[in-house]
Amino acid sequence: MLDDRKAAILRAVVQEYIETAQPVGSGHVARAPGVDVSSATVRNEMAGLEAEGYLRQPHTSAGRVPTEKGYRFFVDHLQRPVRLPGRSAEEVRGFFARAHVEAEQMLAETSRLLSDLTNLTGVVVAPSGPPEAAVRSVQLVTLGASAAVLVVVLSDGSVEKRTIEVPDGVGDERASAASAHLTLHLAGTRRGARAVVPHTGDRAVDDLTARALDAIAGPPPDDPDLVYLGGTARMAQAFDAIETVREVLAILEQQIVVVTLLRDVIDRGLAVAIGSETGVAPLAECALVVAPYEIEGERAGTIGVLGPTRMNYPQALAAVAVVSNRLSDRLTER
Amino acid sequence: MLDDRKAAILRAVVQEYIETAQPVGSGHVARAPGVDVSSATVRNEMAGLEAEGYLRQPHTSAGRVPTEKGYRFFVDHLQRPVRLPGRSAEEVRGFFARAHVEAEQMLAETSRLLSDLTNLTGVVVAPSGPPEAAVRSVQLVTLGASAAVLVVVLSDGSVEKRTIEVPDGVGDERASAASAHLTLHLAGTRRGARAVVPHTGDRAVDDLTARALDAIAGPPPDDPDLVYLGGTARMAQAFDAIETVREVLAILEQQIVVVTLLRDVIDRGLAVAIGSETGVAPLAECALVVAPYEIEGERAGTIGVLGPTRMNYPQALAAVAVVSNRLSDRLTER
DNA sequence: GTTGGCACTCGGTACACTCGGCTGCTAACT
DNA sequence: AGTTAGCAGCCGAGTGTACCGAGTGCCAAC
Repeated sequence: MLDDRKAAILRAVVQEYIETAQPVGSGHVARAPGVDVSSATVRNEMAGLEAEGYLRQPHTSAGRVPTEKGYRFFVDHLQRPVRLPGRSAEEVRGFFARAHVEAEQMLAETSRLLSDLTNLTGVVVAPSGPPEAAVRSVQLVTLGASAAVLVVVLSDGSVEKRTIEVPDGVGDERASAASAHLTLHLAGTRRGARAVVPHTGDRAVDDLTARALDAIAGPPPDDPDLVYLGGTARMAQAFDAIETVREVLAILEQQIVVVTLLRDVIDRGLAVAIGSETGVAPLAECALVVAPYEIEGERAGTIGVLGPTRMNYPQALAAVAVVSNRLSDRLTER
Repeated sequence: MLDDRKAAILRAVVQEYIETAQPVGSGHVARAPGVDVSSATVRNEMAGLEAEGYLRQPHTSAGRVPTEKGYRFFVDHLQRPVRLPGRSAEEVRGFFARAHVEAEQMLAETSRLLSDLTNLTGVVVAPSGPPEAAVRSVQLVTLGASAAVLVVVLSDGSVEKRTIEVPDGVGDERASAASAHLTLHLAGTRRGARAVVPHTGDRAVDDLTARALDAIAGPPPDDPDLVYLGGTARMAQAFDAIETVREVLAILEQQIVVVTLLRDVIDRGLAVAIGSETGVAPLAECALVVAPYEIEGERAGTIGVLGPTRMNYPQALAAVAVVSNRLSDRLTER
């Protein structure tokens, strides 16, 4: 643990570094509010902080820069929660007051909102459909000779679609019969559960329902709408090494990695993952701030922002928290 | 028009510049195959090409670099169509041989395929739903008290969803009645056309159908799945000016701009749009290679690749052409 | 019309040098 | 004992100079 003075010095270093992106020297720290000692004393203390792993020097005779451990301590102990500046709060309010056509679209726009608020990349992971919602309706529509579309409407308003093959010459009547039968027996059951559907008299219809059930139960064809990114372009400003930018963007293109990353961080009970804490090597110079959001009190999905480790943590935390709350409200009220 | 020798020189400059990304001097050009004159002659000719606007010098006493006009001439007259290298052809074949769960997902993966083939950013614009496909089925499912989901299945297997408000207390029976009524009268009509649906006896049902029709006719809530990008990270390597990368990425985040851009280029009958020809200022240093694809002989959507103006045009054209053909086949056969 | 030769231009690199910011240490001070 | 001022030293960034090499334009000769 750090004594008060060391803590104050560490805070000053982190804050200044976040602002200027330049290694910060003892002179600046001594001048910072809350640090009322001379630069010489600061130098002594900084040497200690470096020995303990909170700071490091890019090269001899340069200022100090926070390490991951330094940022971590800052986030955990040195930063006081901050309110979103008025303008931003206004923007959030305005955003959620506006009407949004569809939930999916709202999530996509939310990622852009997060990005605008923080000047970082915004991430929204959609509610994990599977076990949550109950089936509201099932419909089978034939297409051409041997294909059909299976449409499942869930109680949360989402719609799942699956294309399946059907025996040649299944008529509209049989498809409707199967639809009605499926809806009757699946309505109210959870999307994940494998329900038992009794046979009808008609073998062709039973065949159809069986195929439909397989399709529903099958692995959800990893939904392309699972994660929404906003402001990825801002990554290009966050780092001056073009190679870093490329690596980070490459990671962001892999939806599965992003989803797993966010879930993982949330599951570990973290609100902030710094550098290697993300568990993704190319994100060594990035930090992630996340928060879950809820629908009717149940955890639904996750939002977050991704940026360089020297991001403005208080601001990012505030933005993510506010948006998560408003989003939860918005998704619950309907 | 350019005489043969000038053309050969221009070709050599473009080809070398595409390879090396360095201004190319008379010496290199003289050594290029197809140019059998001395470097002095090349110098004279290059001065001419510069005067005519095909080349320019980044600064006095540097080599020459192609201008937009130079690339344009190269694309139009100097490049012979090229086959995709065996490995790539194999990759394309393998890709389309594999099973794909849903059309949307295949399109998303196709954009990645394009990116892999060319080392550029791949773009796929989904079939423009509106006027093309015929309605196959309409279903209205109530959700809670006053909301309902309208699900329209089209003959091409795509599913559109719209959330609408309905009067309180509309029961499942009325919703089903409206669904059946709508399906009956809309089936076979084109998605865009405003059909006339006769009244039923039931006022509540008529009210529902009217609302549903409004929702269908209304502006399609710009579908988030309209455009798929693959390999945007490669943009970060294409340019060394980080600011250019940022601008281009920012453009790519605006789906509408991308869609409009591709449609526009296709509509102008172009296969390649170079720099300002794109009509988008931040893409001044980019070029776009596009091709339409078809479903059952009808133009459906567009694919393309975006990269720096000094991209490998023959390769990009070949890749886009092959993928467009295979994709058309794949989407038609079903 | 083409070519070799030549003078010239200019970006890039290497090097020396300065400047400024920062450190660590020590000695003096409270 | 803890704090501070002062100082010597370090080192990156920036600047000026010299030089090299790639490339050009022009001219005279072929």
